[in-house]
Amino acid sequence: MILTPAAKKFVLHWGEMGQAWGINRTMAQVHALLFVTPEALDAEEISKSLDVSRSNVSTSLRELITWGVVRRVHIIGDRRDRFEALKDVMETFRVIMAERKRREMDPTIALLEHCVVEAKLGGTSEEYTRDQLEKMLEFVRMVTLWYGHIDRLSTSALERLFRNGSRLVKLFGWISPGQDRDPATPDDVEAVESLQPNE
Amino acid sequence: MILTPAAKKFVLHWGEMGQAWGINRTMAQVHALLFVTPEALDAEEISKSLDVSRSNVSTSLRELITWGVVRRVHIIGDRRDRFEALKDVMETFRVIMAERKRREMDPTIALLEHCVVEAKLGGTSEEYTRDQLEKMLEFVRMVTLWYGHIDRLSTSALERLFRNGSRLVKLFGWISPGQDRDPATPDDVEAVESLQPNE
DNA sequence: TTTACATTTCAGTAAGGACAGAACATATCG
DNA sequence: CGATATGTTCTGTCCTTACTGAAATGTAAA
Repeated sequence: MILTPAAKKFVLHWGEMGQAWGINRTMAQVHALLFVTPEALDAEEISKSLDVSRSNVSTSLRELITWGVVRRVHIIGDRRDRFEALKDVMETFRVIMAERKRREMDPTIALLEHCVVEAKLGGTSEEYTRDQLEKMLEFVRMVTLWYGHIDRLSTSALERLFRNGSRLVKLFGWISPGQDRDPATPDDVEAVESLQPNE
Repeated sequence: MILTPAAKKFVLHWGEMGQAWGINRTMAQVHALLFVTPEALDAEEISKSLDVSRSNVSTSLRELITWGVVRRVHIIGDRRDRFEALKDVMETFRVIMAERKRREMDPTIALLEHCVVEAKLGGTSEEYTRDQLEKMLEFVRMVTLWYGHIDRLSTSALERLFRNGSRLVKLFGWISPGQDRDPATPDDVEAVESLQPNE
């Protein structure tokens, strides 16, 4: 079980990336390894490939399975558990988004709601703070709501959305709401009609 | 300089959130504090409020300024530097996105390009790995390109985009490209015409 | 220029998290 | 029932990073 140079570089980089996003390095490396490997690997192989302890691999795998980006697979006639990553990038992305929403956005909304209520008790002295907290709350709610809609889209629909950034600009990019430009000019309709898979 | 309970809770939570996103706790706390405080604060006040050392505050402020979410302000007749955060949430969000793109997406694209080239040298044995890396690269490129478009939008336009998630579903949510549903049915046009600030 | 105040940098320390190895648990087969 | 293989959990250690306090640097008034 020796990694090719390309795989090795990717695994290392993914580990760094993980850290920048608050994810344990080994965990990110295990994920990267499984992502680029055609067959499901057992813990021993992962341990050897990344040169980390079995226990560390075990913990990382548990976490990755909890996140939903890795799953356990069994091969008949082999007692060992094997593991494989979600192989579809967009799907992986979605799963991670869903999990982060659940873990971070939802509790943040709850906390902000609490803080806003509490800040109201303070009267005028806390007015500014309350306003800011309310704005933040509104923003997080807005993003969460948006996410809720986007999450309903199929992978292919999501891809269309991503590939049509320029159309989004046309659709939403008039200067000031209702003042500068009509939202439904022929241009916009054309933009919708010409939705294409490429930029 | 004593924090209200609401501000305190927010600051602490923001610190935790920061960690989950790979941001130093103190740094996130300083940002949270400045965000909910009406006036610009000097380093001493921040240090006292958060109960961390002056030097730690200094470092955190430097970082926050580098990120572009905090700026130095001067008050005539006072030698002390004071600091205030961007007060607009959406603007703050944009600045952070831009910085993360620069720091993480761009280098990731560069690395993936390199890896793909290298994996091609491996011939058929690395075929699968190369495919996966290519898919990942394509995804990151797609998101980056999309971001590039979205970033051109004004704050108000961005807000419209976020508040119209359901329209996006209508616009992009047909099942399979070109097969299941025409992209520009009357429904879609209506969806564009009725863009509204609220869900 | 000196003094007082502010800020930054730096070196050592402390805290937290990652990690290895051992112990434990479970399961399969002789 | 051992014996062997596999998987998990736990404990202590190590490493990284955050952090402090002190020293150095900078700056503005006296």
